[in-house]
Amino acid sequence: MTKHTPPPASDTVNSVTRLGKRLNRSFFARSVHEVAPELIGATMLVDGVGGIIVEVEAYHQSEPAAHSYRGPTPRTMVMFGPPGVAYVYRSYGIHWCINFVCEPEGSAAAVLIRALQPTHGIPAMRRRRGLHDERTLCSGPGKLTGALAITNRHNGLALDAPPIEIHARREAPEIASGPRIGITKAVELPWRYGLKGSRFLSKAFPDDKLR
DNA sequence: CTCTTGATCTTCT
DNA sequence: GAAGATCAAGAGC
Repeated sequence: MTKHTPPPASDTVNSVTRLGKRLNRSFFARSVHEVAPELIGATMLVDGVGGIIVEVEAYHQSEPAAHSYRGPTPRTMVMFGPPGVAYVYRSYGIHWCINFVCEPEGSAAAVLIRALQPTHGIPAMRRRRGLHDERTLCSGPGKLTGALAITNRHNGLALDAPPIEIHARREAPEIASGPRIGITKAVELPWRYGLKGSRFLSKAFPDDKLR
């Protein structure tokens, strides 16, 4: 009965199998500006497949880059409900993107998950995405939903119940921040956060010399 | 390496 | 009709 499953190969983090405690709804029922940077280093799994969150962006109802800015629509409805659920939307008619809904009900805000460092179920992710090196498997909001098979059927699902698991980080990492990517409104707000020096980002941070 | 373009769904003007 | 919280492939340097 002593069946040993070897830990998954990981190149920079060597204790990826030791996850922190599950994050529950109360974690998300706070300001997006607190939650977003705290998600860096957390592990996100869908049906056991996923990795370490290395890049996120905060969006809030009060600023025009947010989908919730103009009030509820069929698409953005879940952001106007209770926190701790997924908001999944179709991007450019092609991709899906996933957000974590935050703040007490009544304030529509969410954190866009932009990149993961793959740790769990890497073969499944490669299969879903075609042949890709580990570095680019989840290095963008539309890429990681492909790798984790996230679609609109995950819209509104609780983040603390199957098939989704979010595990807290065990130590606070160094965080980089800067302007959000791919938007044309409220470009001055530095609400993008990332794991400093990570090779798995969608794009390097301005002041973070990589390589 | 950078730049351009096609793919094509939802919302807004 | 146009724009958009994107990506991959191809051209050019």
